[in-house]
Amino acid sequence: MADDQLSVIFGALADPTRRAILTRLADGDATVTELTAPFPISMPAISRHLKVLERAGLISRSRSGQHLSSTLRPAPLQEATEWMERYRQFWDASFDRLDAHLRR
Amino acid sequence: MADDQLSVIFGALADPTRRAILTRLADGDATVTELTAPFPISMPAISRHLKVLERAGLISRSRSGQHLSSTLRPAPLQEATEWMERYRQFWDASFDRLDAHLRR
DNA sequence: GCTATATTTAACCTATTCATTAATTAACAA
DNA sequence: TTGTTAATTAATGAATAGGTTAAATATAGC
Repeated sequence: MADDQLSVIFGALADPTRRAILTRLADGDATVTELTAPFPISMPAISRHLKVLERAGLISRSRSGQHLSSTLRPAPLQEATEWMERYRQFWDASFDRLDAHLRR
Repeated sequence: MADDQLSVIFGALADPTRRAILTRLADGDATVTELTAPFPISMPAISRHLKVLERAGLISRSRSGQHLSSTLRPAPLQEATEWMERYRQFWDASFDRLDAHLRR
């Protein structure tokens, strides 16, 4: 994957396990152990997913004692949405027709 | 990459060349040759990128004579945006504080 | 049919992704 | 210090991504 910010964000979102982790974190912070529990994959695998999410800026992490807690940081989602919003004008079919008309 | 719809869409968007292709297509349909021109990569490489975008439903293609034209199909962007919108409530810091308060 | 243009497919290469298990580090508690 | 729990890092492996060049296919025009 390319290493520009948008590519890193979209790349992080391109995995269903990582999206599920974000969904879980929307409900509140969680430790690595807690995040591993719902999935049929190992803790090291989750640990790597968390690192990908952290690199994308989608989570932050803080240690308290033995526990390493992850917190949702949704700002990059806004950035990604803003990129896509540029195409919102095309979402509406009637706009498409108007646009086609204007091009003529 | 996983093969569920959202993963395919986000995966398609995770490459800067593919995003640039979409941006170009927002300006109007284009052939493979036209889409290849701006990039320092080969036509077969672009052809593969187009296939990825097509699989994600982000473009459709139609042949007219020798030319194979690509058309922007932004509906999947809407789907992707809708997934992210669920987190919009967290985008606003003041909401975050309210939310934190409510959790107490 | 021949030739030129447009595009895809084949064959290949390298790097990255996503998983595993085993070993290591960190923090706590007795 | 010993043992337990939490998490990461190391080593490994299979599959996928993204690029290349060369060959094949499709359409158009003569």
